[in-house]
This record gives sequence, structure tokens and C-alpha cells, in this order.
Amino acid sequence: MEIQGLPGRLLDELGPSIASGELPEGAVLRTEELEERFGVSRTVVREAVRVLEGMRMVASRRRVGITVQPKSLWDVFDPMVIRWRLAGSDRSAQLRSLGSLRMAVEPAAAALAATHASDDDRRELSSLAVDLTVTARAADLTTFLKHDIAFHSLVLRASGNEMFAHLGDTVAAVLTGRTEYHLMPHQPEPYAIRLHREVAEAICAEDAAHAEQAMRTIVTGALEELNLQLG
Amino acid sequence: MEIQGLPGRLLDELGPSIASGELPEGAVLRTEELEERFGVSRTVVREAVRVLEGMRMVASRRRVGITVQPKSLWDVFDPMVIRWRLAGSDRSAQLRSLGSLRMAVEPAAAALAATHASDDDRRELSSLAVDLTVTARAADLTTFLKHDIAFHSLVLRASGNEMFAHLGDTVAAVLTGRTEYHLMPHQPEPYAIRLHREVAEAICAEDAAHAEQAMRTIVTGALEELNLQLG
DNA sequence: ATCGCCTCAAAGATATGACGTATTCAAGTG
DNA sequence: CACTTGAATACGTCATATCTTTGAGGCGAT
Repeated sequence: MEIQGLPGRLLDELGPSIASGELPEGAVLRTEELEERFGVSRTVVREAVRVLEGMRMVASRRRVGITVQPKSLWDVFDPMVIRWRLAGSDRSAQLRSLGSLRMAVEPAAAALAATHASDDDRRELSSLAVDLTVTARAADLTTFLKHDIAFHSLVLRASGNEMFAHLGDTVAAVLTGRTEYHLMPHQPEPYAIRLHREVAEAICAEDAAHAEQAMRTIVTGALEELNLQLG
Repeated sequence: MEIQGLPGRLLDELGPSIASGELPEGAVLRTEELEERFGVSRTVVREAVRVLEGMRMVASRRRVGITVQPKSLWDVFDPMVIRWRLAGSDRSAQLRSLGSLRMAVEPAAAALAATHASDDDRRELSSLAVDLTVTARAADLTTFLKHDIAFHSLVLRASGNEMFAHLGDTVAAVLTGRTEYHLMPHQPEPYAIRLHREVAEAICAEDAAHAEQAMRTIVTGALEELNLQLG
């Protein structure tokens, strides 16, 4: 998934440093400095910097160096950027943004899934809804998380829209982060579980409006819960 | 905006080739071959390839070469990828995906803008609505496009959500593509113009529900028009 | 004949030194 | 004071050498 080799390791250092604000906007790095600091060659530094440049997190200019770009320019949809921000200091801002995005996208995806899902998708969705119910009752948060991710990813994928489908990983990151940082109730709410079942049933019944509505209730609830926890 | 220098030129060749399917999934390139083909050094090839790897369009493995990855892995939200696909052979698939995305995001953004927009935003929005009305009547498609882009970008930005704000460029690409490839009526429909004014007024009046509804009508119409034109 | 191990070579990964080039800053000039 | 000019600087590109990983074919044992 990640970028491999030494440039990858450099990225794993630089990316989080920038995302967390440790290297603020306007900070300047020099190639040579990075070579020494990480004990690697120019080749490696340049390749890592190019990738960061591709994400618009830095810009490299002659006679100046490598400068950190304002956050407003970053490719905020890049999975790496999202992961770095979730791990760092503006985790809550990132979670809020993602919450709004989910509110926009997931209901639409559910509606599309109701008309576009394959038979296999529908079967798996029903099965996942059952799994969710069981693991929620057992208060097994880890397994619950796994099934929750699978459920939401599947709905996004079943929508038949490639862009929605790609948000599966992003939603997975949100759900994982929410669980890791204890931003959700310790026991999944029975009401939320019922809504998941409703989404699955509506999609199986090709009832787009109902699927959309139930999904909207789920993500609205999640966003409210988040705002509650974050103040 | 783009990546500069020789690696940038390489990207402008390779990216579109891959996006258009000229280099299909599984196709293999070798570093040396690219060096010769483009008359550049290893350094340049490697940096360009790294960027493509960051977009997950290719993967580089020892003893094998640089292989084109399946489309399902690409970072479909990357602005470069979107531009390449819009310019190439699966323009219509890309426009459809983006259409659904707009349907999900823009109404939500309009609703948020109604409560989050600054006074400056509201003023500019009203002004843009007037501009749209005027240029639509004059059937000046180029200027109309410019204002249309400004309008939608502003709503997305005024939502206060950074992720929505970033979709401004994407929407701009859609609108531009739609005009360039004659996928819209030659004279903007008066009804659509009225809806834009309604969005502006609702946002100014902090009427989230109305703003959302009017925006939904706009993008629904755009998507229907698109499906009509593309069959 | 099949399986497993070993060796070799192919291709990327990294390191390094040299040179090119744009850009900034400041000294010098009118 | 404005403008020109030149030198210093840090990235950009090239060429070359060496290292590392890994796929494929060969070889032997079962």
C-alpha cells in the first residue's frame, strides 16, 4: 500500500512531521540537510520530496529549498495525507471533515447501491448485518469494528461508482480512528445496529429512498456523537 | 499546479497514456527503455515513476519492471488523474462518476454554507448570481462558464469544510469538460439560472434546507442532462 | 516425473561526483 | 535612488558504479 524502500521511510518521517504542524507552513528544508539527518543519498531524498510535492504538501524551488505549503493546498483526499493527519495533532479537525463527507456521500451511495448492487453484494450485506448484530451484543469491539468497516465499504463499493468505492478506505480510517481514540460508546447502540439492518434490507429490496434515509440517520448519529465527544 | 521540470514532462506523457488505456493494466515498462524513449536520465525517470506510484497507477518491482496497476487501485480523487481521464478515452465514465459525486456533495455543501458562510462570501455569492443571469441572457458561454465555476467553487469553499472546498477544482474540471465537449445546451436554461439565484438567496438568508434543495435540483438536472447526452 | 534447493542474471535501488541553471541578494554604477 | 550586474546558492540533471532483491532455469534427490 505504502511506498517502499528508503524513500518510503523518509516519507513516514516527513509526512507526519508536516501533517502535525511540527514543520509549519513556510518551513524550509534543504536537500543536503535531509541527506545528513536521515543518512541517505540525494537520490532517495529527491524521490521522497517529489512524492510530497505530488501531494502538494511541499514545493521545491531553486536557490530557496523545499518549503512546506499551506494546508489549504494539500491533497486532502490522498489516503496518506488522511492517515498522517488522523495520527497527528489535528485529528479532530480531520475527523470532523470526514464526518461531513460521510454525511454527504454515504446516503447517496446507499441509494445507488439499492439499484446497482449485484446479488452477491446483497447477500454479503445481509450476512454482515447479522454479524454486526451478533458482535454488538457480545460487546466485542474489535470484531465489531471489522464488520462495521466491511459493511460501509461494501455499500460504497456496491454503489457502482468508482469514486464512492474509493472512499471505503477513508471511511475505514475514520471508524478505526474513532474506536482507537475512544470517541464512541463502549457498547454499540442497539438503535444504530437496527439501522444497519434496515440499510441492508432496503438495499436488498431495491428500496433506494429507505436505504438512503436509514444511512443518513446512521451517519448523522455518528457525526453528532463525534461533536459531542470533541466538544 | 503541475509538477515542473523534466519529470513533469514525462508525467504528461505517461499519465495520459495510462489513463487512456493505451498502456493497459499489466503493461510493463523498464526504466532503461523510458530513459531512451524520452532521452532523459535515470534520475528523471525514477522521480516521475515515483509520483505515478504515489497515485497508485503503477507499481515498481525488481527483476520485473514498472507495471501498470488496475484502474480500481488508482487514486481517483487526485486532480491529475481526473484531468488525464477527462482528456482521454474514458471521459464519459469519469463525467458520470463526478456527476454522482456532485449530487452527493454539493447539496450538503450548500446547506453548510447557509450556516457557515462569511458575510463576504454571501455578498460575492449574490454578485455571482447576478453575473450568471446577465451572461446567460447574452449567451456568452465562455464568461458564463467562468462565473458558473466561481459560483460552485464559492459554495463549496463557504461550506467551511476543507474537503468540500478541495472539490472546487474538480467541479471546475467537470464544468469545463462539459462545455468543451458540448455536453450542455447551447443556451443555459433560464430555470437553472433561477435555481442558482435561489441558492444564493437561501444561503444569504441562512436557510439551509432551501439552499440544499435548490442545489440538489441543479446538480440533478446537470446529471440528467449528462446522461441524456451520453445515452 | 515432481518437488525442492541452488545458482545466476536481470532490473530496480542506492550512492556519489560532476556539471547545469535558475534565482536571490547585494555590491556597484549611473 | 533606481537600475544593472555578478557572484553565491541550492535545486536540477546526468553519468556511472555498486548493491540488493527476485524470478527463472538447472540440478539433484525422492
